[in-house]
Amino acid sequence: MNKVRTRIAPSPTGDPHVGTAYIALFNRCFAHQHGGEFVLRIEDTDQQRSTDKSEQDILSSLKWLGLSWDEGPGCEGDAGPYRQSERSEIYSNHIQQLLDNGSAFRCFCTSERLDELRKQQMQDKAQPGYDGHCLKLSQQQCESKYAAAQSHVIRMKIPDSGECEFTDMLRGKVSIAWSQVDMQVLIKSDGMPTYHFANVVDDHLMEISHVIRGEEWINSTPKHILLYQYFGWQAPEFCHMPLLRNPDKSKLSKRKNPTSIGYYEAMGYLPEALLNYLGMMGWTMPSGEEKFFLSEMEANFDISRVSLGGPIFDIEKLDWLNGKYIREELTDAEFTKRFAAWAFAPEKVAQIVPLLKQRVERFSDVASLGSFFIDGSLEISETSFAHKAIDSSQAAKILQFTLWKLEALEELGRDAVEEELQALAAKFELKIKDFLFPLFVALSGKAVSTSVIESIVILGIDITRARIRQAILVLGGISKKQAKALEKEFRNF
RNA sequence: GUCCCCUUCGUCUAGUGGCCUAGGACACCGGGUUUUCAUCCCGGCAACAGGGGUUCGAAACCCCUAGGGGACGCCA
Repeated sequence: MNKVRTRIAPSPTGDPHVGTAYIALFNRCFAHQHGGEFVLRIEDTDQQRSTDKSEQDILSSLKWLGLSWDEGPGCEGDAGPYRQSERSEIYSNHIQQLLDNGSAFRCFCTSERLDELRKQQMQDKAQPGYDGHCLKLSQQQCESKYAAAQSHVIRMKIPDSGECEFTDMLRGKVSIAWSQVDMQVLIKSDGMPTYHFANVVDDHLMEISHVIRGEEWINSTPKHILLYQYFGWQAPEFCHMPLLRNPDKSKLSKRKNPTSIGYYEAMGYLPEALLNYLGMMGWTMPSGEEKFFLSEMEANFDISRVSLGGPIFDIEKLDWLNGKYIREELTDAEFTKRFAAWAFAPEKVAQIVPLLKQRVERFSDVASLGSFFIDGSLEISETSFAHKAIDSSQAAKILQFTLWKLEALEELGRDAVEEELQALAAKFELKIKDFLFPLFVALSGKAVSTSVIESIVILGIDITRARIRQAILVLGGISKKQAKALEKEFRNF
């Protein structure tokens, strides 16, 4: 029996997501329970969206949670490099094999043609997918286009009949007809591999024995299995975990819930409590005990105890559990130390002090002026937003537009934030002073406070988002219909 | 629209054919402890989606229906 090796393969294209931590947790537990290894690989093949900052944030969030990896960036093993952008040569060698043995082909279709095709298929209520146009190209045609350096992708061939049957560790046999599977692009026109290709090649080369991933991958598993066959490799075991959900049961998303691990850190949750909470999403200790540490989960782990209904991420229960950890696990001395490290992190204090210093007359003024920097949620009501020039719906709109602008920013820098806010105020045809008013209330709970721009930067996007959301809710919320209209207006702003 | 997956209290779940008048936890409601509040303790509320089978026996196995979710990108 080969060694058990599992992996988590995050894509550094955004905030570190609790779903990533969730899947990482189960992979780590499974590997360690079997005396195996847990690998971390960065899937940064999307050159447009991948950023170094996101990668750093993801790595540090996983570390914060205690989800360290046995092999990966910063912990090199024999199977590196662990960043897909550094493995280009490997992919080009491997795609050549598929081209040579006829299981992949070059496709010169333009994206315009493909869009048109998809539109037509949708209209005909057919399964959308590539129609095999370039498969009909003669070898000569293909070569001349290639020689002319015409932009193209490489796709995999798919059997035209029958079905793919595979065994999921939790669900048993799953079968999907090949007619449902698209001729997946393997290499993009920029030369980078797609997820599907890089993932299979890397999992094989890194000797991953069990692929434990989210349920959203079930439908593409046939493509992956077929790729293993094309290469003549043995496929790993597959296990699809249920997806974490919003309270409305849709897939957990930041539009509806705080999903960033950074948010939970900024809100003062204990990493061990958050991790414990994730461990009880779809899983229970054989003993039924609800409070357990990572080491206990690993020692008692049994993948067959995973239940398949998608669990709703319920902050109330997390709050209870976190409180339990604080009460039962922290001595007064530890509490002091950890609270101080959280609230008075030197880099944070260094940013806050200059703002407070110029406004206080006594140290005793500091707490009331600066408390919003460490508060969780603020006590505000609709009357907090009463203003001579701005009514509730206008305030909600200002808040929503500001949030969208801030979210689009790659980095929340002081100057960038100021620029965005100034521009928005001008578009609203409001004096900056009036425009900023709802933001002051939403972020600090008061109409008068330290610079809102600096405050946004210090609070960070996660807390800023949560407060703006809460404020909009307090102001009566935005209905789905309104949101649609606002989004349209925002785009044309 | 097509395909795939899923379905036990409001929520997280236990349950692998008899131990189930379905257990625990969160939330909620009551009571006790506490100078208040919280903690803590005690109690209460509350679910097998529906319909057919299989079986001596079904929450568990099979089928159908319904509901929910996901996938259908040169994103992962």
